[in-house]
Amino acid sequence: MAGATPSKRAAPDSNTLQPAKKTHWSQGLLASMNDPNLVVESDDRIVIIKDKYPKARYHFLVIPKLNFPNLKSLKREQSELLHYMEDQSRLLATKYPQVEFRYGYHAIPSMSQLHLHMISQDFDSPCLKTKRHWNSFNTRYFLDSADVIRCLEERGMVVTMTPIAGEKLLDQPLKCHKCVYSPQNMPKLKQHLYKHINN
DNA sequence: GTTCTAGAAC
DNA sequence: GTTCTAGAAC
Repeated sequence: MAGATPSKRAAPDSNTLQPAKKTHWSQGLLASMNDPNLVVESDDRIVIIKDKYPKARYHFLVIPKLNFPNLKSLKREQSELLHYMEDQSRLLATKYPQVEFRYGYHAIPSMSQLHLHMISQDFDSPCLKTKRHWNSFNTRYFLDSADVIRCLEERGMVVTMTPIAGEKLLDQPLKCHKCVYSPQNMPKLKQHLYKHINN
């Protein structure tokens, strides 16, 4: 057959560029780590970024450059890294001398990549909307950095909780982190929180 | 993790 | 009738 060459076979249309493969939302921190609009500090070991949806006036994430998916992937040898992450976030906090921060990890994080939350205790933010948001920072679901490090050093691994136990904490009734007030819903809590803020 | 929105709660 | 929460998202 004249002209019938094997190479003539159904080539993909080279004018139709395939859209870049979508990454799952849970991998979003990988993109954020390289977003100049979010990165506030960076060295050879860690990146500190602004949380894309801050749940308080100041809300940063400290992420190691080496890939650790979560707390479970840590061994005793990583305790030094966790110390470093907390130290660097406390150093950043000195830029905000009037601001109270907490430093810690979500027990069952939604996003991959180990990340330390550094969050101001005003919880004044339009992105703070749901009971889950609140409880993730204001129940035992929020693991203080110091406790995580201690566990890693003493037991050689970070012991958190089961997903079921985590869900139970996130579903707890709302309770103010500064007083006994237990609001009926999120709008009432957000209104109440202003009483504890000294501008 | 967020967005969207149905229907529960008020 | 409006406010608010909670579950689906191919």
